[in-house]
Amino acid sequence: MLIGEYIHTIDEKNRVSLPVKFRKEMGKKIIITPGLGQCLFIFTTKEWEKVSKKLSDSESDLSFLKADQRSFNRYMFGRAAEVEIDSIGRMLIPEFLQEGIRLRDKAAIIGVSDRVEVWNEKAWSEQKEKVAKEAEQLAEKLGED
Amino acid sequence: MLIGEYIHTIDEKNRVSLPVKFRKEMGKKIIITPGLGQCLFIFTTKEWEKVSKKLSDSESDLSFLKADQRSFNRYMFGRAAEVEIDSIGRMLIPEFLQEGIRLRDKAAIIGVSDRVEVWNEKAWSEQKEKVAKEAEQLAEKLGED
DNA sequence: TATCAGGTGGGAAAAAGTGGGAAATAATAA
DNA sequence: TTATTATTTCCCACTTTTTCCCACCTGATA
Repeated sequence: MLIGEYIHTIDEKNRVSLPVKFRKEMGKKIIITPGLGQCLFIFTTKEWEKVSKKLSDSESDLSFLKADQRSFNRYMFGRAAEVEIDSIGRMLIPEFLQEGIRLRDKAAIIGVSDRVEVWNEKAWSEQKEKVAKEAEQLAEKLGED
Repeated sequence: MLIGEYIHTIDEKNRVSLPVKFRKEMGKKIIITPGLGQCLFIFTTKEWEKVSKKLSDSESDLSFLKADQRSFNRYMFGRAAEVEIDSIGRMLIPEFLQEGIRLRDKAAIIGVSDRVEVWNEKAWSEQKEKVAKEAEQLAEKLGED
């Protein structure tokens, strides 16, 4: 289970340490894709197989119009990158993925159950603030069961 | 059954003693999450499994496609931490969890049946006062009948 | 007063994260 | 094709943070 928040540096060579707590579960090879919201998604190769299968399966109902689905898939697949974790636990984030989320200097690396998200540090703290209130209401709902 | 209130120090290394009375029931590994209200929740790994299952059950196959779900999962998982109790019964509270409840110096550690809560000492005493007044009014109301 | 249990503080060792040089590979120009 | 330059990869070393362990303090108890 991937949980928690870590702030790490992204260096001049586009490298970022994957938090130690995530390394075992993520393995040596990961898939980085543009995320939804101002972030990147990181999947294990296994998770990615599941996700990509679902996305490309035109039978599955993703409540998309066909055209939308196509362009969405283009977006996800076209910009997905397979990345090796180096010998001391860093991943290399392609520049074309950094641009989209204005990644530089400090990255927030978030465990979200079965995927990891990468945020621009500032964007992440704003996201948290924004969501805090409504999340609390949602959580209360969950607690009611 | 977890009951009682303890005031403990949070030291420079972000450590807080888990009251002896709670240790057996909580075990060696715990999950800390933001709570409802100005506090943190501490779950046993077992309790957390239940909670997280609930979350990821509602998480249908491609949950990340839905904005609400995304935000909520981010909030719950991203701000949770798995923590080991050290050899003399202390837990380490990540700074990103302290910030949210302005934890520093003194923490109130409260047993609440099947979970433990951590409060900023001051916030806790205010909370108590508030509840006490409400209880008084409630009692009065009850007496009126 | 001696003893014990629970809680607190801090030094030293280990681990995690960061930066950068050198080798290997790829790209470009002659 | 070869020489030169740029880019990427690999590895080493430094710094900071975390973890582990020991010692001390305080209050309760016999």
